[in-house]
Amino acid sequence: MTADYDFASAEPHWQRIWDERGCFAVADDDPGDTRTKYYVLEMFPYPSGKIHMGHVRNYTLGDVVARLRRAQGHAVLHPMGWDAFGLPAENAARERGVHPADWTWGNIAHMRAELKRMGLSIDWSREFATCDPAYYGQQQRLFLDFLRAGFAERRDAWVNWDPVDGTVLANEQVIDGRGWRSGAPVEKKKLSQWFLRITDEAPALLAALDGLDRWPARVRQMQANWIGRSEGAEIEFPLDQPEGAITAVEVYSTRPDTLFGMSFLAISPEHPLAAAVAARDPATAAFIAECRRLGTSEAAIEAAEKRGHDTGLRVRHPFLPDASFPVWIANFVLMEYGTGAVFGCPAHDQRDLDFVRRYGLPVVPVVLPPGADAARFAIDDVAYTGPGTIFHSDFLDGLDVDAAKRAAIAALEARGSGRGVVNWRLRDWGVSRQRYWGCPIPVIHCAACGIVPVPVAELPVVLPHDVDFSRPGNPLDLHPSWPNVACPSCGGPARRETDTFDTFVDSAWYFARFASPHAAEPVRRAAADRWLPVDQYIGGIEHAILHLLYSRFFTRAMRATGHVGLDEPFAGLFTQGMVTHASYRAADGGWLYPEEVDLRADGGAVERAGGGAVTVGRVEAMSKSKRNTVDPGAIIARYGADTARWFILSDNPPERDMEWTETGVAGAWRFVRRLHRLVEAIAVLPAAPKPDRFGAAATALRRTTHRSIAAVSAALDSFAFNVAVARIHEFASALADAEMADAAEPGLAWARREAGATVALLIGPMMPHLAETLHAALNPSAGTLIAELPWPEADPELLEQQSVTIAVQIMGRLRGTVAMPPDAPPEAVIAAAASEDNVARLLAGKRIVKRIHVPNRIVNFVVTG
RNA sequence: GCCCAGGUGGCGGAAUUGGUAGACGCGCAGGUUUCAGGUACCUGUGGCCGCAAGGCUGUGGAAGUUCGAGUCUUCUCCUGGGCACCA
Repeated sequence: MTADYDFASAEPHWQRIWDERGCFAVADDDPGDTRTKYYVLEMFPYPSGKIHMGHVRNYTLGDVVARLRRAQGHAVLHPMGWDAFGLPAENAARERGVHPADWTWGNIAHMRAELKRMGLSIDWSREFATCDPAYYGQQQRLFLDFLRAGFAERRDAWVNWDPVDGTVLANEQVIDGRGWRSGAPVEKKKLSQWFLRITDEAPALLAALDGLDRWPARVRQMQANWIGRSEGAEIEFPLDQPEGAITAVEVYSTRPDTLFGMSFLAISPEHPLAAAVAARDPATAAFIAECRRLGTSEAAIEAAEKRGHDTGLRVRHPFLPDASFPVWIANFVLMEYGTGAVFGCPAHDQRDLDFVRRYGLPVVPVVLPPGADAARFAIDDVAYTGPGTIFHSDFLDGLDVDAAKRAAIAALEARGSGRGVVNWRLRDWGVSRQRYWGCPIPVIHCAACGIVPVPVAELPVVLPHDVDFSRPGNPLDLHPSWPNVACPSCGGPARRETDTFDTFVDSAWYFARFASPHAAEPVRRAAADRWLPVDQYIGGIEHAILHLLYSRFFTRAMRATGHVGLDEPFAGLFTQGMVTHASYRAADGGWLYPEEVDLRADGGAVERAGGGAVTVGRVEAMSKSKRNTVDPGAIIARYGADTARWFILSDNPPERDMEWTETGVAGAWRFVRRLHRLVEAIAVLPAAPKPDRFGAAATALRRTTHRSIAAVSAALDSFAFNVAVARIHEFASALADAEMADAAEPGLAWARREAGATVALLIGPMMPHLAETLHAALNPSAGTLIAELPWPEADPELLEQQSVTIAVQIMGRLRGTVAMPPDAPPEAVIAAAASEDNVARLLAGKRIVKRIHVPNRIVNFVVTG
């Protein structure tokens, strides 16, 4: 009888050994290392205070990949760092009087210790935090390069202003008209801001998605939708009477084929023409004010409500010299998209139709659906947007929709009143934030010289430590001395930029910094060339658009400025599911933590303290507000890191949401002990040279061993970690069977030692500590580590089957099975199948019209009568 | 509204990509061990009929292709996610 596996002493022991031996360290650039590189990266954490189960899942998945690739002979880069700037640190400062830096560094220290207890194969010598001047100073340098190369610019722009956080938000950070973090309705404000010109890269970013064949299709789809390419025409509509300096309205349309169906022109309330009319017309001004008051969020709620205001202006039609159309201001026209103006063709656009039904404007159908009667076709309440033949449209008559688009664009271009254009939904990336805890934007504003970049020699621009959070607003702006500097250009008094970068800038290049984390430049080129791209990136689907798109853009800008030599940062992407848990409510409606609840066998639950009634709620993503969280630290203390890792991997496929259950972890812990006991029993067997002869049980075990190698390798290679776990369970059952077999059988002891050594190697990526413990037990004096041993190879001879089970069907229904040698001649297989007892009984009196034989799989008799 | 995923036992999920559906785990039932057990081990476990042999049925639903469909085709229902006055 052996003692239970003592993970509490084994896990720290192996972690120390790995650390002492430097098992996971790699060089930035070592020409002597001829191994193929493999860069595994999990999205780095925000140091919020404690790690949560989502982190545990993320880093477990990455560690399996890293350890597997290392064993398979790759030089593996597997780093860790901290996405350490951000608003929660400032909130902590305002709410609790802790300095953001102290709060952040304290959290990092705590979370680093927690992560280390997981036994991850990380090269900790590469660790950095984005709030360290050593990192953000290099980011400032990158920005100056981008500025020089034209990737960054400052301009006035309508911005999304979050009134609660008191800062600007990128379009990507506005969700349903509300700030992504505060949830407050976003306001429109015009401010001078720094922008990164991501729209210049829109065509390249879209085109390159096709090459990302190791990305999930849906992430590529989401990015493509976000970039939002559309083809159409820009059309100029001259005003009948000029409005001040404005003589025409420019419109973007994807449907120039429907120009003859126009009944009005609509402009956005923010359009310059609207402002010009409002300057002289109070009714127009009132309508614009009302639109602004309703704001984005109200507009979202009342999405169906189309409102308009007739300006009294009229425009001329490019193809109808005698006709003119009214110009309306309409609340559904967005200034941000296209030109901020549309021509309304109500017959073939639902919004336009809703609008004219409200305001009584005409509806002229110009696309005739296939098979419809031109004399009787009419539009009712539903616009027709499908294919068809153009009619009522002069020179476009008879063309189909696509041909008419081309013809209309050609005619517009010929007349000089329009042209074909490609439009993008993607906006430039506003990166200015009115915050303290972020990377200072390294420029200086000089009254005489304008915007002056901080000289590289003066970088980093370091955040001042002595800031005052007692007043609202940006503490940098309020700082008594920090903003005041001499202009680097003229030496006169000047003022620092007090905005800091959006934290998405910090995470848009950190993967490149990991290649040479201590370099005196942003990225050392040789190191970047050695390690980039990231071969396998792993993280949550919530970053499918923002972070991944920004990183792709940054990589292109870094290439253009000579920092890296590639376009795409992430060759492979894996998006993991969330960790969920049932939620519990006490009788008074308050949420309860899982450890406050006792589950009963009938599925009900009671409060552990007092036995009060508990309602078991939905299984949903772990969140503090629902209290359905499980603390990884407590789980690791109770069961060990390997058990937690094993459960996370075994429950379900990693891309899906997994449910954390107490019974599941307990089951994983049971298996850990079972495997430990099985291998301990093997470790006491005498070691002996490989025998010449193996008995039946020994041979069966050896076949299982080598089949397990093949099956587990295939499963791990394809991210089917739950299947790998299942195969190891089967392997363990075979180990238990061998324990019961006749010990005197030739070769059994050797086969069992082989099996034990193999199982230790196979669990290595998933349960690294247990693997080392088993390996050490089997090889007490070897001094080798699983972490340094190569991945096992399956012996092809032992993978060959001596016998295959052939399913026998009659009319496609299973009626029996027969065992045959592999690749037996078809006639022999069919004869054996036909004489199987049950099959023979059912075939009696029937005429066989066809015999189907699929080698090593199936025989099917097609019969009549 | 548009675009993605996904519907398989009581539960999580397997299924060599058209060839024995339900691997493996959880749960449950029966048993063995134990002073005891939130222990360990063994056996069983899709549903219906049957003592059994075996039969029928079964992968959200309907139709189709095929000797054979969880897998392919068409339609349809449901669930989850993303986007959305995008002209």
